[in-house]
Amino acid sequence: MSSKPKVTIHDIAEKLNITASTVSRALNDHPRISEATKKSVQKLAKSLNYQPNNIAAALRNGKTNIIGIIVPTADRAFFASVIRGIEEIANKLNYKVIISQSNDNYEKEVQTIDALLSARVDGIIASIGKNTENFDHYKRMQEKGIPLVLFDRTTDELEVSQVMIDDYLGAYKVVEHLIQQGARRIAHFTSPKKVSVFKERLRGYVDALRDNGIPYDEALVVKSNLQLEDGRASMEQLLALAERPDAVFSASDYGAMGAMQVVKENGLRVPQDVALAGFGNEPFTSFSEPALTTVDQFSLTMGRITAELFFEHFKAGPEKKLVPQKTVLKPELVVRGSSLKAEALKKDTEKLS
Amino acid sequence: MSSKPKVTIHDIAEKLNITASTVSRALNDHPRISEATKKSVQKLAKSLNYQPNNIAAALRNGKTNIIGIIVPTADRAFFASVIRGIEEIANKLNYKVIISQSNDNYEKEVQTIDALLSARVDGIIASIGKNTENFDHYKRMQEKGIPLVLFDRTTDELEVSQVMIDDYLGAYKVVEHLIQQGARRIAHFTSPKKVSVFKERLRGYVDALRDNGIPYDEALVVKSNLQLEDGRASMEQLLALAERPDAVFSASDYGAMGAMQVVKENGLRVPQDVALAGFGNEPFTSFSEPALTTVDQFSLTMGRITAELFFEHFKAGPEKKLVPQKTVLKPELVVRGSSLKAEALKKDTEKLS
DNA sequence: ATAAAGTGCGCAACCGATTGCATATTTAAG
DNA sequence: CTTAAATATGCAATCGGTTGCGCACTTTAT
Repeated sequence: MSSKPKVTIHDIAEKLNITASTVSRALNDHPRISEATKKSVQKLAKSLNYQPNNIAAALRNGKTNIIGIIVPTADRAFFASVIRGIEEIANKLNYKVIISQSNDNYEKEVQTIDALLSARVDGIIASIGKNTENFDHYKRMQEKGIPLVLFDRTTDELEVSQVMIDDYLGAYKVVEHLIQQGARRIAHFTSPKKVSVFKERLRGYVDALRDNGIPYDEALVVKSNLQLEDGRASMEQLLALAERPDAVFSASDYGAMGAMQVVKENGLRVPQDVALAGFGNEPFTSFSEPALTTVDQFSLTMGRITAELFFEHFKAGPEKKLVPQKTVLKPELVVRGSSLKAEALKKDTEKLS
Repeated sequence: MSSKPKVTIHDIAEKLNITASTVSRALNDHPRISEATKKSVQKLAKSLNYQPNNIAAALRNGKTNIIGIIVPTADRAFFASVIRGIEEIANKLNYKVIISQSNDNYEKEVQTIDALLSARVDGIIASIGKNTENFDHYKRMQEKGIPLVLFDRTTDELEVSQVMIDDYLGAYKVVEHLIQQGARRIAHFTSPKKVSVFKERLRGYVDALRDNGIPYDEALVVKSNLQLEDGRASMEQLLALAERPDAVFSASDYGAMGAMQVVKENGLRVPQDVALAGFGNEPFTSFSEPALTTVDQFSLTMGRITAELFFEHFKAGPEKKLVPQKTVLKPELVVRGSSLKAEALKKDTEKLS
């Protein structure tokens, strides 16, 4: 019932007839404090239900043991999973994390950094918003000596360590796979934004076509926001072409799902008529019919690695300032029914005979 | 390059030949400070790139403007979405949120509360872990006067405000709907845990059957962890019965998806042979074939309401201590193909004729 | 013209833990 | 038995804002 007992080290000190300094040292296991004192302090602390005030310690030490995470949104499977990975590592090192969502809004991203800086976080791990093209707010915090590590949505305009997956390789593998499955007119859904991940996926698509002697057809590359509805619209656009594609590689799983709906609604078969592949390995991809071929980004691992990289820099201190380091994770092609054109066609033939 | 300029109000005061008190007041728009002084202070603050130190203010005020959120896991769609809702409201009121995951682990939940208390969060919003049956750690924080609000996974053992959805009603609606669709042997997947949400869903199932004159058959209630694999196993068990069910209501969407896979693998049709319904409206439920009928929990709304309730109590202060208040949200039945038995059967008949 | 009210700002304590330096008490060394 | 070294603890400043109280000066009312 009593609202606030608020036990401090001074209370403990008083009852034990010693000073707060001694209590502080006893609680921190300082070597110059006798075992007897330590024990009695710790015992009393427990019985008084003493709760250390990290705020006071933080003020004195200039260290809060909190790191800030900025993501476009925390409720997308990919980011949620990365956050989980970061939190796991941070917790092990006795750090807590503050999550902030930018909603892909530039102004909110700027405000968020300000808020985190005022909260005196020890560092920031961020994934840049889609609409961010000016990075001064990040530069400002770097000038203040706050460690920063970027993941997934990164930029080369900042001198900073980053963790990302090899989007180029992932895309290349997908397209190569589609070609092996017999696809020859392969469309691609991409984003108009200047986000590197999408540019890299597009590059992988283009190169895989070229390396396999398939001509690049601009009409087959459709730009959109890559959500479900966009995928539907893009697919409708493609089906209206004189020569419709026999496969689609969408830079997002959502886009691919939209395409799948439209393909089926038009009485076409996946993968026989149109093979499909997405990117991201969202949980729902394994539940569609057929299940969607996609690229796994190892989001949990990415979170862990990002956090480890962060703490590596962090411990090195702002002086020794490690050289920014770019970690590129290899993505994995997850082959499922939606792209297995060859096998599906073969099976169809067998059925007929 | 310079690591830490670290501008404080004292620096500003010095350059302006005034005191820190005045600077502080000027920055906080105190009425007793002249407009002229305010302007010059604000101007210099900006040009010096002054960053207020919330830690210092927090120490003095005993208020950090940070609230802690404890969830079993942040990477499940439901929780991620609730978090997003909470953060949205909190941000508007100039609060930040610290996220901690208990992983449904009792010890970690206890530690987490300790860590949040040491971080001096102004309050905690939590969803209790599956394995938590002792609530002393929550009681301890309540004794310290830290506001607490629970959502979804709640308990009546604590005198605390809570927000949840009407699981009973949701389940009742689902089962009623299945009956209307012609189902008569309706199975139910539930959890062996003593978590209220699952008990409530079971209760809704039982009552809906009773109210519609359908006998309750224990053999049709299968307990498991409700994940995809569990759903598969449970469905296999049901199909092995002499009299197999003609519908399944799973207390989780994952379980329902597993069931759908098994039903189809056995050459049976959804919903004609076995109608299916889940609970939660996970994103993937709209992508299966047929799409899964389920219950929407309005997770984003739940987050917002929980946060609003929290701040209501918070502002009332620890003295006036509002009466704990239980907010129950009405869930919504989301009817999709997997349960439309009547229509599917009718369509089949029409095709034959 | 003088008291009362209003305005603008400084002084100094405070929040709670940390830590360099000083002091007092033992213990070990010579 | 004296001195140096080790041990145990205290003192007081510090981190950076915040705020009650007080002082000086200006404006308004009587």
